[in-house]
This record gives sequence, structure tokens and C-alpha cells, in this order.
Amino acid sequence: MQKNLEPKYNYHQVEEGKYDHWVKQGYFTAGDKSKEPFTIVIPPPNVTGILHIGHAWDNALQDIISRYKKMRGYDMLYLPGMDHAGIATQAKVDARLKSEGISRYDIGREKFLERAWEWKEEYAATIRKQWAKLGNSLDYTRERFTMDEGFNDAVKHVFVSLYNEGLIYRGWRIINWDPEARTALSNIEVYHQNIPGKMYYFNYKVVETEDSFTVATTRPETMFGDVCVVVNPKDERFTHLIGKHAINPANHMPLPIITDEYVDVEFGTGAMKCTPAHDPNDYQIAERHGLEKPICMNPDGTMNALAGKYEGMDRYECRDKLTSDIEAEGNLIKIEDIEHEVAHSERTHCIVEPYLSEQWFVKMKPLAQDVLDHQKDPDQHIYFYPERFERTFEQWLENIEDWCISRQLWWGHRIPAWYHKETGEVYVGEKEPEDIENWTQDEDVLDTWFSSALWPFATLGWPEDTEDYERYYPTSTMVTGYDIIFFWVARMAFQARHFTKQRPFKDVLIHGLIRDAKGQKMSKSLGNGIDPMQVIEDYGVDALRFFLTTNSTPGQDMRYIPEKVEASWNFINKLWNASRFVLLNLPDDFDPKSISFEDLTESDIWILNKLNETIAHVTQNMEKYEFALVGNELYSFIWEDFCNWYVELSKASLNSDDIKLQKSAQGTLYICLLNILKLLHPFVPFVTEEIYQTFCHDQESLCLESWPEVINEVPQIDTLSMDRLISVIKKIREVKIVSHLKPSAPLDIMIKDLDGNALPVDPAQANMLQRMAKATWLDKIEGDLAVETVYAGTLLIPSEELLDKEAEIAKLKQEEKRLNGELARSRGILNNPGFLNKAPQAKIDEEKRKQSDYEKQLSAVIERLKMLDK
RNA sequence: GGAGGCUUAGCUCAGUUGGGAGAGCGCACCCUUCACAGGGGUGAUGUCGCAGGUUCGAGUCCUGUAGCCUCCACCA
Repeated sequence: MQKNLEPKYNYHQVEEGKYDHWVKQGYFTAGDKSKEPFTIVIPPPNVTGILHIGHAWDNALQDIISRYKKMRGYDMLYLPGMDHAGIATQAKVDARLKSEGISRYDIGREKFLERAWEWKEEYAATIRKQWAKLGNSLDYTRERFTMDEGFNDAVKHVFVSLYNEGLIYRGWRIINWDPEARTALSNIEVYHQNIPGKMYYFNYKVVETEDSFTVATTRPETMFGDVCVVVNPKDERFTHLIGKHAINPANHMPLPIITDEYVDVEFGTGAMKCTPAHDPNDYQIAERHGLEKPICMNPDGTMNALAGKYEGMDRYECRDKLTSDIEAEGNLIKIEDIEHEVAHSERTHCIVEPYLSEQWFVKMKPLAQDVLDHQKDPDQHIYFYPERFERTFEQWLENIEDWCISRQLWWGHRIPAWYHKETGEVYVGEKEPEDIENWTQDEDVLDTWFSSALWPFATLGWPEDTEDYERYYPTSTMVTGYDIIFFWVARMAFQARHFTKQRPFKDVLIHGLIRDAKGQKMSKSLGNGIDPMQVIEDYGVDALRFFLTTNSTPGQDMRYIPEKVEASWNFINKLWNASRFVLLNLPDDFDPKSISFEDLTESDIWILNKLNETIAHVTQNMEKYEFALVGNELYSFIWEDFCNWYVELSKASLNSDDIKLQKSAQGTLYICLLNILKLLHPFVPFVTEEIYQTFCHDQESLCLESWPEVINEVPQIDTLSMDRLISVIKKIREVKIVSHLKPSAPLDIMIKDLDGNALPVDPAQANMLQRMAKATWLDKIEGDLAVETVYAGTLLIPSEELLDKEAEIAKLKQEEKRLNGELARSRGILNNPGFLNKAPQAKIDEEKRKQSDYEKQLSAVIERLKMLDK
């Protein structure tokens, strides 16, 4: 059944058709009840567009864990799905409508939603294609969407329950208002950016006296919503004015002058204007003093009737006009250029307006506290990798404020609240009121993250008590970026805690952001984004996956560097060629069952021990999500130990006439390759499957193989003698270069230990020396091309005729210097009573051995130098 | 104003309980029958940001400090 691999690694050909086949065969479908479940839910991508390279990274990590766990014998569920992404998708659909010359208001809510669903279907199809390209081992029989029927029920259930428990309420609060999207935002949907601005100083005249004083503001347009002027009660500069009134320079209305501890005497002029409807601090002051909270702006950021002649003007236009009008009246004192932190909308990037409005909120303190309390329970603790993000997570929960969950959008879960048309009574329920004609439903929808927060359990059928929910929940590992710990991870944590009484996942593996080669964040405006589909086109998906998952440590950002993707490609190419070598050297009737561990050569045993070591280390690090370490170890085992050493060494056996030698090399090559394929499969599933299919295999697919375990039949050896051989070979190569000999020039050698005794070389070793270094072993030095090597040291002595004397002396001097340095260090330690008293005995012995080796090597070097001096 | 990360070879980064500084790429020189020239071989290159401390011993632990970066935070 055996066939050979194509001479060239062609990733297009290798990847072709495999994924569809895997899906069709049901390899990714969970449900084997005989096994223990392991669950990963995909962080649902937004249906706003296509996947970017950050998704490719995120998914590659999940897929590696999934494939690994499946091989480890788990009933693996990797659950796919997508997020409706309320505000983002609505903006995209709006833009599409705009390109057709219409607005959503022209077509109305129903029609708009139809268009949004069209959009969703279109992009969902694209995303599925991209998942396929990436090779994600997703169970499509369980795919979910945050607005599918079951999910809608879950959302309603959660909303109604929290409302009935008093954990959701509706009220007037200062919220972040996005005037462009015309919706409320939660605190974490805004970001603060330091931008240049101006501080305006205005003259306020006092009504009752001839006094006047200065008030500073950055937002003059809000002066139409001012209700008072506030000073600190302890501020003696203003004591005589307290209780009097000042004229608002904007509208000439008198404002009471009051006191409040909040005012900072040091800041500004010490006198602060108070706009309760447009500033959260001012709102607090107004609450304390029982003041009105007039709103002076419209939802679109224009001024309302309160602004008088400025009504209808944009907020910034009003700011300028008003300022010049005040200046004309002689009440502008100065304008200062300043830099300040201003809140911007994450979505539209416009400046967010603190705005008094009636919204729905989740009362967060008790929910957050519940999570924090359970972090103390090891069985309910959510473990972050790396651990430091636990602090980020917990500190955020400790300082949490109520969550504004209503959004003035159409695309999303409509709030299940109705208002009675006559009585104004509020009804909240999963089903609409029976006498629906008397009620009006709340126009708003819920924050997207309100539904995303239910993802790990609602996707499994909750609130129904389904079989999947019973079996696969709580989930095992969540993989996501540090940028959405607050948006998503924390919210899943408290919703899960509250509704399922469990943590939503045991582990959270955090990764960073992927940046461009210069370290800049990828963004549309910079045009420095990398399309993963293009990378796959250029290098193949396996190279992309290997690059993405082995080049960074957990939680750390990574740069996209094309040369590193190329390096990954080269590695895969190396694997391909090594596999070709193995296949070319296995006989047609090769039977893995005939492999015997009885007649292995020293080099066979050496590489199999290396393999065992690799299996053990890789498995340990896979469990710790240390994929970069795994990558490094596999890379050096495969390229260095297996390809550069063992494959070359094996040629001696393969080409010999001894059937036993041939067989043991063949068996060893087979075992190594099979295990290499298994170890690499989670990282590079396509190429490993292609190779696996090409030679004798037990399973119909590598996807069904089990993870390698340490092979106990391999004889344990001290690898010292192979290491000795390797160091001798390296030395011979070195002396040939120093002596300007061709690598292929034959050389006779004698090997001595440090005490000058000739070491025996067995026929196998002689064979290897012949093969790897074109050297033969001699009983004694004779002829022109003879060298002797001193093992365990680094000295290799070519005969005089061979060598470049100058170069040899220079090299020996350098060696002498190094050895003296090492000896000084070694003696220093061994003369230190502290070391002798406190260090472990093994360390002391090791150091003594080193010292004696150094001494022997040094005397050999010195002796050699003396000889050359003659 | 809080919190965290980074600083190791020319570049990008590893370095898992403290015990002789690593990889990839790049660089120099050599090598094309025998899996692979997108390959093989040999080699050069580091005051591990700086200063203290703990320790017999610190790239690794502690304290301080500089530079770069990120997150959180309501200062008019």
C-alpha cells in the first residue's frame, strides 16, 4: 500500500480537500460517551466582516489544544459560532444602505432587520470558509449564533430573572453617549485619548454686589445646562460670595453660588460651573443639593431649545460662536491651549458626550462579589495563563460600577420590557403581555456583550437542561486576547456564576495582540493589516499556524515577520524531505509489527532515547500551554538530532550488507517519523496527515491517532558514547577547515582519553566516522593525513604536515585562555567554604570533575604548544 | 493618579523550581552523485537596561532607578 511522496513539498496540493474530508468523516464531531469530555467554545467572531490575522492566531491556539486533547483520549468538543455584534454590524449595514442612497429611517425597523440578516448570512458563509482554510477542528453540528432562537430565549430568561431579582433596573443616569451612533455606551466601550483642547476662562459677574470672578471650562456649550457655581467651603477667596448669585455669561441667567467639598481649591480658578446633565461629577453635586438637571443637547450632538439662538447648531460650532459672543460682551478673559484626556467612542471614534438619559442597568456589585468569593475556592477558581491576568481580572471586578446595557439600536436582542400606554406601568417578561394592544415595547436592544456573556452555557442549550449542557459544561479552556478580559471574560464569569452556579471554564489562556513588523498595531487607517488568507496562499496554512503558535509566550504581543513564516515553511519542508528519505528506505513489505528492540545499534538507541525525552518534555509543556517551548524542542529534535545526525548515521546501516543493521535502522526511522508526525499534528495538521497517509498507518487518519507516550521498550543508555562520537566528528570537521582540507579528504585518526590512553573504536563507530567525517581509525599515527583526538576535551591534533601552524597556534592560545578562565572559576568555587558546606553534594562532585577535566585539557594544550614552538 | 509588561547576539525573540548565556534570520569561510542548495558543514558576535541587596552562587529572587509600551481612572 506504500507509495512515495512527491519530490517537492507543495502545500496547495497537500491542503487540497483534506478539511472537507475530515468534517465529512465526522472526526470533529463530539459525542464519544466512553471518553471524558473536554470543551472549548470558540470566541465567536463578529459577523461584521472577514477574519483577520488575530483570529487566525486565536483559533490556531484553540485548534492545537483541541487536536492535542483529542489525541490524549478526550471526547473533544470545539464549538463554533458567531456574534451578531450589534453596534458594529448595524454600522456596516448602515454604510451599505448609504451606498444605495438610503438610510435606515427610510426603510424602517423591520426592513432594516431583514437587510441585517442578509448581511449576517453573507459574512457567516465567508467566515466558515475561512475556518476551513485555517483547519479548525470545529464541530459544525453544534454551531450557534448569538441571535438564534435558543439564544434569544436564554437572553430573555437572564434579563427577566435579573430584573425580578432586582439586579436589573431602569433609571436616569449620566451615561456615555455616542452622538454619531446615537446610542448609549458602557464605560468600557469608550477609550480616553490625550488630545489638544482649550481651557476657556470667563468672567462671571455677581448679581448682589459689584464683584466678579473667573470660571474655567473646557466645554462652554454646556453652559446652557448650568444650574449653579460651586466653590469649596474652605476656600476663603469665595466666602463672601456664598449664597449670592452669578450671571451665566452664556444666557445671562443668575446662578446660585453654592459650596461643595468636591471642588479642588488648587485646580483652575477654584470656582466651578455645574452642569448636572452633562457631567457625572456635576450630577452628583446636583443630587446632593437637590438641583434641577436640565439637558441642553439633542441626541445627535446638536444644541436644543435651551441654547436659545444656538438651537440646532452642532456642539462644537456652538462652542466657537458662544465664545466669540461672550468675548464681544467683554467677558472672555483668556483661552489657554491644553492637553487633556477625552473620552472617545470605541466604535465611531467620535468624542463621547456625558449625557443624562434613561437607560437599563445591571447592578454589578453583588454579581462581581460572587465571582471574587469563588476565586478563593480551588474547585471554582478560574485559572489564567499567564497568572498575572488574574489580578487584572479581579481588580476590575473589585472596582466595578453598574453596567449600562441598553442600546438605541435596532440590530440586537430587543429588551423584553413593555410600558402600559395609559398607566405607564412597566412589564418585564419572557412573553409579551396578553393585552398587547395596550402596551408598547421598549425600543432599545441589549448591549452585544450581554448575550456574549452567556456564550459558554447558552451554546450548549441552557436554560434547557440538555444533554450537551450536562456533559460539556463547564467548559475546559477559554482562549482569548487580553483586550477583551473586561468586555467578555469577566462578564461570562459573573453570568455563569449567577445562573449556572459554576465557573464557565477552568482555564483561560491569554494571548496578546499581533502587530506589524515594526511593532505597530495593525489598523485599517495605517493599511498595515495582514490578511491570513493571503499568507496561506503564499506559504500554506501549516506554516502560518506554526509561526503563530511557536513565536511568543502566553500573554505577550507578537510581531508579524514574514521571514519567520518562511522559517516555518523551511521547517515543514525539512520534515517533508526527511519523510521522503524514510519512505524511500522502507521496503515495500515493511511491517511495523516486525520491529524489534533487541538488535538496535548504538545510534538507534541514541535517537530513540532522544525521542523519548522529546515526548516527555513536549507533553509536559503542552499541558502548560507553553507552545513556544514545544515548538523549539520539536524544531531542534527534528532538524538537529533526527535529520542532521540520525538520518546521516542511519545511512551506514541502510547501505550495509547486514540485514540486521538494515532492519534496525528501518524500524528506528519508522518509529521516529511516526512519533514526529503525531507530535507535530496539532500544529501542522495538513502536512502531517499527507505524510501519514503515504506510509503504513493504523488509523484511517492521523486525526484519530493517539498522542505518543514514552516508549518503554527502548533500552536506556548513557548517551555519552554517542555524544563522544559526535564531538569527535565535529572536531575532525573543524581540523579539516583549519588545515584547508576538503571535507571529503580522507583522514586517519587515533582517539585518546585525557590520560593519553588510546580509546578503542568499534566497527560501527568506525563506520560512522568514515561516513560523517571521512575519517578512519588507526592503531597508531602514520602517514601524512593522520590526526589524533583527545576525547572529553576539545583538543584535536593534526600531524604537522597538514596544518597551518599560525592558525593552529592562535587557536590553541585561545583555548588556553578559555581553559584558564574556566579553571579560575572552578577553583574559586571549590576553595569557597560556603560552597562546600552548603551546595548539594552532586553539584560539588560535578564541579570537581569539571576541574580535573579542565586541568587535563589545559596540560594537553600546553604540551601541544610546546611542540609547535620547536 | 493607580496597575501591568518589556529592556538578553546586528534584527525578532526563547531562557519552566537560582548552579557552566540560547534559537531563527542575518554575517564570514568551506561543500553540488547518494531526502532536501528554500540544503550541508565550520565559525564570529552578548558589561543579560542601570544601581544596590539576599545567597556559597543571580539573566533568574527582593528593593530602588532609567527608557519604551499597554491597561484602568469623573478632575472643571
